[in-house]
Amino acid sequence: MSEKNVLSDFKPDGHNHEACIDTALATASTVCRERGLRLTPLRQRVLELVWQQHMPVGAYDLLDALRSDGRRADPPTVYRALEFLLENGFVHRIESLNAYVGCGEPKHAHSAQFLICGNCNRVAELEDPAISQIISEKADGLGFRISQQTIEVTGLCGECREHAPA
Amino acid sequence: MSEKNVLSDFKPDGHNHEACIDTALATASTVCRERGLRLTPLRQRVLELVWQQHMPVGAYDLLDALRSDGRRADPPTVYRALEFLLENGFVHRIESLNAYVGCGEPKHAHSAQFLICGNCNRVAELEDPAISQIISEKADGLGFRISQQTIEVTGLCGECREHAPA
DNA sequence: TCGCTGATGTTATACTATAACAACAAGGTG
DNA sequence: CACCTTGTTGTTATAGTATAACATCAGCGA
Ligand SMILES: [Zn+2]
Ligand SMILES: [Zn+2]
Ligand SMILES: [Zn+2]
Ligand SMILES: [Zn+2]
Repeated sequence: MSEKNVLSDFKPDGHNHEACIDTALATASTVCRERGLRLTPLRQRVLELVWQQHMPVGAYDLLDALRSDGRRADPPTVYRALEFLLENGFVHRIESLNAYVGCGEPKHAHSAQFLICGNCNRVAELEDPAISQIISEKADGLGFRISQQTIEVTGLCGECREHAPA
Repeated sequence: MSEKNVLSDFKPDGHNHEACIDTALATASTVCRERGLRLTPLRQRVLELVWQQHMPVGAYDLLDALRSDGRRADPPTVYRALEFLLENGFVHRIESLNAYVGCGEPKHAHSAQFLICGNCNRVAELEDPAISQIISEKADGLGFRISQQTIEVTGLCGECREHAPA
């Protein structure tokens, strides 16, 4: 099965995660330059912190991390950075967890679907037109005009299925 | 188009909403009797309050309403009632709003999809197997075992589209 | 240099949810 | 009836998430 619709699959332990972070930061830098956005040191650092792992991270965890940097930080500091990163597609918010995760494809706006492992907390991001379209069709049938889709699926990733069979 | 998959469509102003509330309470009563659950006065009242309108209501709004009843109430009062109602399928939680809405079909467990009007705040509840299934298929293709789907679509309902064209 | 704009600093507060233990009510058992 | 068990509710305190409002600062162009 083609994985063209998977923006970010579940990443195995031991993959080259430094490369994930570097790519995310480089892409953000490029996109900001192209769009005339200011990727300030604070915003870049928050983005880097969000990308520390392939799992959603809470705003107050980010706050603690900023403070560990030695930086003075309070809630608006992190929420404003997140607002910028969300608006410009560098991170997504996971509504069901009140948490934030790096976007695997920030170069174009998209409607994503998330698979969230309840055991290891890792997240996969899909951008599957078939899912979006069938929802759009059903909404159209009711006269509803969609502006945003929130699709978050909880369960067990393949790796956790094997190690924690039910 | 058949509406078999619509558990609760957008309700027009002026419909017989007393009947909606009465039906919801009667159904809850029946289901609780069948299952040996205790629909206490508090739980019944919270369910009735959730059903006051066809839109999601926040826990603290319910709390205020309980206090307006003259009842002494604190957060655990309403959260415990909501926990009971959620566990037994009488209400759903809308993650993207931190709010709760009455379920249109509590007699059997189901995975619902919600359409939420950003203008009038009314909600429609779907139970569309085609949506659930395509998500399940995609998840299967990645080795993911689903335990729960959160599908919340924001936009404009038909009525609001007409009155607030964009 | 001045003044504008956007970003960040800072303080305070609002909103959402749960932990922990006490009191109470209903139903079964002796 | 006295007693116990279980589940529900009362009560106090606190945890967790997010934003309002105003001050300050840095960069940039007039
Ligand atoms: Zn990685
Ligand atoms: Zn996992
Ligand atoms: Zn109604
Ligand atoms: Zn509407």
